Amino acid sequence: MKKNSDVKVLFMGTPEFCVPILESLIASYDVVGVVTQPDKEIGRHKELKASPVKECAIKNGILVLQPAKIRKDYQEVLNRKPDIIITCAYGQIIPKEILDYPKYGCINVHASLLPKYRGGAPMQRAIMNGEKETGITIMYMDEHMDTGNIIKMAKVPILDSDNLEKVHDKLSALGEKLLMETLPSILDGTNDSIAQDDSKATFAPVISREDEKIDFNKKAKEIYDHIRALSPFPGAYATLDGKIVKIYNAYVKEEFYTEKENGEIGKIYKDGLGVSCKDYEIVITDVKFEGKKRCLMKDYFNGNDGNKFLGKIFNKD
RNA sequence: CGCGGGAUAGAGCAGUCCGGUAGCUCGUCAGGCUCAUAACCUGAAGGUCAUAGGUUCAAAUCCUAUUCCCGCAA
Repeated sequence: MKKNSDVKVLFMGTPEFCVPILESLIASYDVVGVVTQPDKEIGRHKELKASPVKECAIKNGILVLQPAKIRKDYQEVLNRKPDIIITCAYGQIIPKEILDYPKYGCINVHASLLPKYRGGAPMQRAIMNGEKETGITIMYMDEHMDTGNIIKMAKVPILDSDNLEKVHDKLSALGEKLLMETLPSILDGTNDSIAQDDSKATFAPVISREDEKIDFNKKAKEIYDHIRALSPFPGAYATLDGKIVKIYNAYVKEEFYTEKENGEIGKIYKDGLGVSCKDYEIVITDVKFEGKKRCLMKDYFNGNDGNKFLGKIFNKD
């Protein structure tokens, strides 16, 4: 692709998801700055951790801005004199002062088929709800969250076997591709954009700690969707004997035990723990016990007696 | 120095309290049985017991320090 160094692009984003976009922008345009969330204290020792986008920008020698509140600290962004601003999973609402500045506007790459799943966790919420497809929306930004006019959309299927990681990788690649294909038409003004139908809007709030907990009173398929929507990060969890067990994979088995309580481990399979829920049984196959590494139940049974789990009940303490 | 758990063969674990030949289950490889197999039988390979010191005739095990991993909290 030809380098279009006449166009000054400013990029705003934070997680791994949008790094491919930044890399492609750097390859084809004049990226005059990158805005990302401030370094966060993360992990056990409260070490400052830079966002993936920041690391990518530094590697490419691009100026990085990390305002704590861009609503107030927007002047530096304007000082870069961008012709267009591209955002993707940045994590803060962009103030009007910035939105009005670039002559080609502010473009957002969002990981859902808008107006569905507006908000911070569109991929997770889509999988969690058992959606069969999702996609990428390229849109103009306005002052509200994910409400601006739509420029372009592309769909991808969500397979029954997909987890968050798979969907994330698909959409990350698709977002990069779709943006790079669409950007020329945005710059020369040959694209159309259409308003969203707000009556069809749904919301995808960020995942809270409580959202990560598994409710065994739900149907097996719902629990399966919940587990894969959070796998491998942050991981759905349940408690057993007062300790946290993270669950990364499972499958539905169409067995029904009337005498079992919801959440009770009623059967030990070769590859997992059979747990009763509202309708069928869900077999948990891939876990991480507190203090241990993630491992398949199949492997866990090599060194531990699976029968010790029989009759135990999840979330009972 | 926020709190707690952990590190032993490719994987999952036992052995550590009470120091004395490195074990189990699975996987891998070779052979056998079988119409056949993810089943069964026989055999083999595979370990500086996280790292560095210390105590001891002798350390996976006891003492000290360090590194890395995991859960919580932020």
